Amino acid sequence: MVEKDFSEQEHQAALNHLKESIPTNEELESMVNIFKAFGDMTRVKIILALSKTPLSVGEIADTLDMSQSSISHQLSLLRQLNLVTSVRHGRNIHYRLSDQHIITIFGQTKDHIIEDEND
Amino acid sequence: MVEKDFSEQEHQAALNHLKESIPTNEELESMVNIFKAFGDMTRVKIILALSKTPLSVGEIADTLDMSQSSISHQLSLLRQLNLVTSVRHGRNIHYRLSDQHIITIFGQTKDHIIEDEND
DNA sequence: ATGAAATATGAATGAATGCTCATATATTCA
DNA sequence: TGAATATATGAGCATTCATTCATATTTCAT
Repeated sequence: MVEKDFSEQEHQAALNHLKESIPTNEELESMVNIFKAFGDMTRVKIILALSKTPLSVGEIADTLDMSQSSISHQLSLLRQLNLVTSVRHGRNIHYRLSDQHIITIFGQTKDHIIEDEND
Repeated sequence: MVEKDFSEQEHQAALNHLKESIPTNEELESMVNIFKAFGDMTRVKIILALSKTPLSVGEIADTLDMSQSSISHQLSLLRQLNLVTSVRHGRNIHYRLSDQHIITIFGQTKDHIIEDEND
């Protein structure tokens, strides 16, 4: 094929710089890790619960009908990723979302799904 | 504890309706599945590549220095989730992002990370 | 100090997942 | 039709991951 239409030329141009335009693993790692965190039903539910009000580990476990240990493990992961923060209040530890971006991302994703279902 | 300050009252109120406010597994499943898809380095790179221009399987494999088979498997998954669409062009199959929401979500997530690093 | 309550943590286990290899399917071209 | 190219797919394997169980740590109340 010798002749190329306009969009084909654009494609070639994009293709030439494509390899360099892809960020490195290091650059992408934090993003991927956050998405990994969101890619689990339990963690999504924890985040949704925390979007309503700060909660102790036990309150989350009760709300989700799951074991204290399991919730604690997941919270530890979410804390490592700076998705939640914790403050001790007496014997309890209050967890809260560390920033509202998280809920925005969830909302955006919901939008994608809804738009998709309308096709 | 008999007396509660205002925020404590709010907490109790939120706690009462919390269990019912958490969506069911079925309602959350598509969101979780999309995040699972985003939670893998290879798939994120595929999506970022496709955000520049539609690409064939081979072009993606070359760009990411990965096997044809691996990329094809991942594209199959992304297609099942309606994140990409494919059109055959001769012997090639052109993949493209199915909707621009995806990139918005990536951007929002990047924002979260950047905000986070500034603390 | 001691016991009880809340949370954290390490090891073990079963399930999910990503890649590879071999092979199948589809399309073009001679 | 038959060879070559592009893509898809199934099985196998190694790794990752979520939960559980047992136990450690921290704090409060007596």
